[in-house]
Amino acid sequence: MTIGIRDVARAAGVSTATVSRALGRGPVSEALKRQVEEAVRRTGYRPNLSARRLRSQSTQTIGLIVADIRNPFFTAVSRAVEDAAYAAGMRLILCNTDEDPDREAMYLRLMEEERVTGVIFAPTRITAEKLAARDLDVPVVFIDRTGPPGTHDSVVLDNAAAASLLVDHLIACGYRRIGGLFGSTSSTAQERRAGYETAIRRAGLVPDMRSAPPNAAAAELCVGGWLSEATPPDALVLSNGLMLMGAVRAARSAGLGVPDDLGLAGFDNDAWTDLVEPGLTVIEQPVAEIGAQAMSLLFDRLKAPDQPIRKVTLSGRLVVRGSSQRG
Amino acid sequence: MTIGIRDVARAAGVSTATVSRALGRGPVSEALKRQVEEAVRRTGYRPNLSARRLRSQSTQTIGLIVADIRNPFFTAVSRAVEDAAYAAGMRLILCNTDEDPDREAMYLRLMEEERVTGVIFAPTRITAEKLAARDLDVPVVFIDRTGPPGTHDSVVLDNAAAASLLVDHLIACGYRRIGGLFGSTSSTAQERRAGYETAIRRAGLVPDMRSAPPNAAAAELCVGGWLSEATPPDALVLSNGLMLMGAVRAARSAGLGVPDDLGLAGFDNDAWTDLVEPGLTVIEQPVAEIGAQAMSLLFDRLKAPDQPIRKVTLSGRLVVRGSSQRG
DNA sequence: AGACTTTGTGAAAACGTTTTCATTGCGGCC
DNA sequence: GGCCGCAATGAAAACGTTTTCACAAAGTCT
Repeated sequence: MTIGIRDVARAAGVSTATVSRALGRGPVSEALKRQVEEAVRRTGYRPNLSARRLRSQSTQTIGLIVADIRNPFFTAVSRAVEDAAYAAGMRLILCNTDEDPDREAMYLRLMEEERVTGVIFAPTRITAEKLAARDLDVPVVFIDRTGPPGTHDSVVLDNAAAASLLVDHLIACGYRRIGGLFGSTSSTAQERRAGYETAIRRAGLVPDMRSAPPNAAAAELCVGGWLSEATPPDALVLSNGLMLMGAVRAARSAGLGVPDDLGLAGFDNDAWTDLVEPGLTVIEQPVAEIGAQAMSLLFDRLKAPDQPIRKVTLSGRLVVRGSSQRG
Repeated sequence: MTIGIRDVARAAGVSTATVSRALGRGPVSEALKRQVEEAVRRTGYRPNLSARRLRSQSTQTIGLIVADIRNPFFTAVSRAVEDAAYAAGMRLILCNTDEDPDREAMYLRLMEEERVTGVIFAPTRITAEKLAARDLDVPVVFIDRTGPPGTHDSVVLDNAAAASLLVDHLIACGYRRIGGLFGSTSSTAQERRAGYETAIRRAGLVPDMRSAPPNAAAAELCVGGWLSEATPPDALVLSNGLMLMGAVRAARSAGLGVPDDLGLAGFDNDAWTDLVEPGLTVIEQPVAEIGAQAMSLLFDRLKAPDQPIRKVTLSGRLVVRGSSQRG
């Protein structure tokens, strides 16, 4: 038998309405407020959030749906979002889709059923497009990825520019047969691929692009095969930190020396990338800023639902390390 | 104006009771069940989870409170717990305390207010002891860490044995001045320290133990100072994967070669540990098993609340790599 | 001084479900 | 044929809050 607000009211000698007002905001005299607080302490009362949310029609909760919780990029962004959420007095529900459209659909439905105030979401291409057609009854901000232009607020990296930066850098370092391996599930991977391609063509080189699921195992497999072909690349650009790890593994297995036999560069300045020998040249993403901006976009959208769609683009920073510095 | 169960009922020409029964379990004729499902589809009805939970007094939700979401050990365990939860038709709330007792208290209160079915929790020592005295009105299973014996179900590694294993290994490899750096916040770190100490003394060596917050930055700082003292250790045991990373950084900064100038060994077979040169000797934890066992303990506790307290101890596996193999 | 606003409070309605309770129809059993 | 039990259904109560509404007391303005 759990204790409810009526028990507190009885203990304090007031009505339930007064208790509710004393705990939330509402006009209550100082004296009664103290009585109520004392009664809460004595009874060990814990408000029932389900009841509160039902009656107030406000959940004070936002959903964060990320594509891969094992990817340090997403955990870093999550922490930033969490901080911003709690600073605003909101709860956070964190969900992990593993890049699986079915799980995405499931979690989106869950968000609707939870009646969350808003959702921050890193969708696969498939789901981003689906959402462009029929949209949810909850505001959604895309993060790290976008859908068709003008359908959802979003905060993303300038992926094409960043990828071009990497390619230009590799070219400047003397590499010529530069391959690119990109994730198969996200708009972001596509943009990075596009940036790669324009930079390669601009230099008069020939692009060599492949796709794989954006995780270490798949990337390792793909790169392993690639490197054993007749005319293997002399450098590779990888679409994210996990794939970069896979590529390092594949190069080791193949007995290729980095950077001399194979140059490497990629995305995400993960903690391990400067510990391997040689250090990895990467694009560092402003993860904290991404999370904070996403929350900010979401709040603005809640305040002004009919405001035009906004897209915030942040720039990556090139961190040059040994993996691209051919002796 | 959101659509509720009464709209569905009207659309299907039945009562709300029948809709509820058709959606959940309850005796409903096949014909009506189909009518209801059709009406749900037409109206785009989404049940309101707050209302459902309030009325049914059952949240079908478990809380998972981890100490550091950036620690790959915890993300791996989280995934295992998540899988088990969803297999059992339960929702998961994931919280991150950053080893901060205040945040632990806040999240525990939240769990009570959410009326979660159960909690899986990696507590700091402080909170574990506090919980031993006054316990919550929700079943709690400790994970990775324990409190005073007999107060909570728990699933942990055999930390003392694992730490001894590491020390014995380092001794066998010829190291003699073996230091140990352990986390300052958890029972697990204490147990590892104890295992370290007994193994060191058993070998007739002198223990040299220190503590630091269990993260990479703190460990790097501590080890950095340590290595620059008059008689530095010739090998180090680190209490978890993050601290191991800090130690690697410190060794590099100090210009010490691993394993010749400094042997290294630690806990957690994180993805990067075999990519650095030399590879790191570690204890691999059965992360998936830990998560699965925790859910299992929790379910058993829910079924039989008065059953005696259980503690499941799992063994780690020693993975020998170059960092402990002195030439 | 009277007419209004403001402030503090309690009773009761409301939030959207599930569950209880009563009712109906129906098949089987004596 | 009457009675019992069971299955399917609807009306209404219940879950634990917040919010509305009503009202009294106390200012505040003309």
